[in-house]
Amino acid sequence: MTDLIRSPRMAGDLVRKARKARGWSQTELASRMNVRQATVSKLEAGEPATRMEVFFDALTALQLELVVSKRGSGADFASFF
Amino acid sequence: MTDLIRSPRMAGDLVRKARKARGWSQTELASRMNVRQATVSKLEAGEPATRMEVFFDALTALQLELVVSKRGSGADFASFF
DNA sequence: TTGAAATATACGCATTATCGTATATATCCA
DNA sequence: TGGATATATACGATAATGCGTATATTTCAA
Repeated sequence: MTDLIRSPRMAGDLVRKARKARGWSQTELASRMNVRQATVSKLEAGEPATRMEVFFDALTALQLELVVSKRGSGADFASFF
Repeated sequence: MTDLIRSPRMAGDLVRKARKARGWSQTELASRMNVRQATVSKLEAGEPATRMEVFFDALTALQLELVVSKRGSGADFASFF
């Protein structure tokens, strides 16, 4: 398992996994992001039209960041969740 | 310089840098993403309300992907552009 | 199994992206 | 410096977000 993201769907899965790893409910994460629980729900569902801002606010709340990598570089980073 | 992303603004900068590294115009990238040149322009400008889908379509066209990292993990990957 | 907590949806509203089509600017090279 | 290429903006139309407020549903533990 790697924490590699290539689509809104994968982004949603990652957010959900990280949120649960912290024992937070969607409501808890939503309040830290200053958005509604419903917004977190859609983000995690991988809604493609989600605003980038929402995604990055989630990463910030979860203390995560993204590193760009060449696709297929084989750089398989193991999950830290 | 690291290719680390924490916001729509940084995402836009990254896309622009990667696009230029390939010698593509916004129009060229846009056609590969099936969006308008104006959409690429806004994405690169860091418009926070840009759809996540647009961002990921750009990464795909640019053959890039994202790796999640703990913020401040000091994992400073050098830019490959 | 039951009941609470968590998550998915819903409705009206305001806002804004993106589209299609165009054009004003800005950038860069011959 | 002139011209071509590239990028930023514009306008009306359409569509979908996220908000506030609520409520179905699903999940899970006592």
